[in-house]
Amino acid sequence: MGRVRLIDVAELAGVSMKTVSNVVHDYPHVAPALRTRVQAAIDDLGYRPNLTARRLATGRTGMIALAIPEIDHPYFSELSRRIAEEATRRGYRVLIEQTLSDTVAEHAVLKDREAGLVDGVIFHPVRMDAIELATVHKDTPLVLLGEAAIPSTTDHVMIDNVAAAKEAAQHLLALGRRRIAFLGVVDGDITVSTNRRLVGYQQALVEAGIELDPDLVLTVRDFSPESCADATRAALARGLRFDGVLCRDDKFALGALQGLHRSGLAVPEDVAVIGWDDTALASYTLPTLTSIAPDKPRLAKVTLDLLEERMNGHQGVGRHRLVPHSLTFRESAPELPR
Amino acid sequence: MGRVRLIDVAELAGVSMKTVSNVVHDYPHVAPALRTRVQAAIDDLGYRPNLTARRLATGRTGMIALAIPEIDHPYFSELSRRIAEEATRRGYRVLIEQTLSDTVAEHAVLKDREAGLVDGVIFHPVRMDAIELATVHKDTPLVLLGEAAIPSTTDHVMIDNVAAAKEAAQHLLALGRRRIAFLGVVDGDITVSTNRRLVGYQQALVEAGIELDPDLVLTVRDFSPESCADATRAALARGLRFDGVLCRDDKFALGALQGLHRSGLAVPEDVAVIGWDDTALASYTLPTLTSIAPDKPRLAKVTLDLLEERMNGHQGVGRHRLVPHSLTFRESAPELPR
DNA sequence: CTGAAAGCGCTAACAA
DNA sequence: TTGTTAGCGCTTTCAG
Repeated sequence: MGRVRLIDVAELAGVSMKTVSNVVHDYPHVAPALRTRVQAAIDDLGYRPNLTARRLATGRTGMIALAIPEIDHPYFSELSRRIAEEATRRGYRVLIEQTLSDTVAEHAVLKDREAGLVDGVIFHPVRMDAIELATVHKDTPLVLLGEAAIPSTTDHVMIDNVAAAKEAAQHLLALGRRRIAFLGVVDGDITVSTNRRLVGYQQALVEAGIELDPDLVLTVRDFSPESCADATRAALARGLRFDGVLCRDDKFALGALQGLHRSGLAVPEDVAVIGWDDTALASYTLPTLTSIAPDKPRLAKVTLDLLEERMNGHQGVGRHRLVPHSLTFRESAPELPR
Repeated sequence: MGRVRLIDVAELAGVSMKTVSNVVHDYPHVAPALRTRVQAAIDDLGYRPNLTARRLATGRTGMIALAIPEIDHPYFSELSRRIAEEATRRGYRVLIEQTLSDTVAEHAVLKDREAGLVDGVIFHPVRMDAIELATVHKDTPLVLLGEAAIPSTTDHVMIDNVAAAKEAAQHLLALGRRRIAFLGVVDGDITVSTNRRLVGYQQALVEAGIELDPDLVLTVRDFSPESCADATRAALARGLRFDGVLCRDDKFALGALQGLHRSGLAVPEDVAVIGWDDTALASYTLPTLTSIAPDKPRLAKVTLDLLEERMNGHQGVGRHRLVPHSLTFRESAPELPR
């Protein structure tokens, strides 16, 4: 424990606590002589201010909580990094909270866990919906991420999933593909995100005058690449044919690549593949993966902007921000020649 | 802000603060009548204890800091998850700190950043060495991870890198490979970890009576898979031949897989590949990747054990723990038939 | 420009 | 079993 306190420094330097505090905070109007004397005492004793005490006194903690489903999901770990960097830049520290998509854990995030611990919360819900979120009494500034819940009372940031999915599907169409699959819907657990993406996918097909084939929407056991590989092979094995796949995210796309390869199909020659999130994974694969790229730095910036305004007292209804996205072209669904 | 305080509840319920505190903490000896009355007041006012104040009073923060090079590196994000889970189980919350392998940031971790903020620190250094670490005055319990620095004064947890590298190389030998490369040494930036792994690799070869060929230790530009792919292709292009590669970590191995594939070589037929860290990446690749697997859950457990003992007042010299590792067999270097 | 003292909200020793 | 009260270490008016 930092045994040495402000008052110890004050006594050694023969000044009051206030003066020491002034020196610690680089308050300009301190007599140079005093300043050096105090500084010497500080160094001498190895004094470091107790942050907890400072917090109690100021009411500010300088920390924000980031609650995400999984720390080690590539998208969330990359997003966390961006948010942590942006927060650091603004003088905040980030407390990362893992909900594991658990309903209880998600409620806990908004309940007493953070009281007086952080100045604000960034929360990417999976289970809680808008209604639940709206009814929780929240006394800490909050910004929501993702598509799961968009209560009108709360600030919220996301990308336009419908538009992004549509653009991706249109790119596959532009590559001349006509039988385009969607991978996938997790059995018995369709999330809002998946749903939005599916809508965009269907819009693109319909607008292109292609009849929807429900069989082309593949179902998978769970969120693992393995189950996506299995689903892909099984679909192929039962005679389903397609020449393009839009995947729910990059992990699903990796599964698709594995499944296609093991079924003897070539990517992108036989089947073009598009992933989602543009995580580092996309450059690690063979072939490399074309992927929908949310603008993560911008996402981090906009989120922190909103949160900081709230922390500075901004009141009013929830604000809703759409962050840009793009398509990062790689080998699995190359850019059109132009 | 949680405007309502303990004393507000006490007044409303017509009891003392102590009684309210007892109820909040589920202290058993409280008259049932009082308990319900107090609980009603708590619910009524929506009281939530201010954690910062509690901390100041108790001197315990219930938080530990985890300082790692990069949040979004697969190994560290997986390790973070394990540590966060283990910590949660023990009633701690984890503050994740990203150093980006920066010397200044690493020093900051041990300096004033954490004072009075966390009860303990878990730190995976990259730049700081044992000498530097030993000279920093640390007044917060600390456990070190990794191979970079092993000061005798501080608790420390790692796996036996030399032994692990040796076993991996021996597996390649058992597969009948004789020209085994090591990928790779980052140009101008050899880390201690890389060094230990290289030693183990060499020991295995020497013990097998194979002459060391310095050319087989490949140099790469940086830590990216891309540069590893390039290095692999370049080596092959200049006529270097090998039938096995031991990689510094899984990301390097992905680069090797890419480079080999693009050079027209088959894995594992032409070249067997082994990665390191056994991250999720290893099951995502084509072929899937055999990888050295540190026992991450155990690593988390042992680390928290040591840290908790320190936080509970354990004094004494640094303790040094070796955590088990194994080889997870996948396609890139299959298990021996038996 | 510097000092004195009143909190910040909660805990825990000590009383009752 | 419940109440009183003195801190925890720092910040911050308000005087001087």
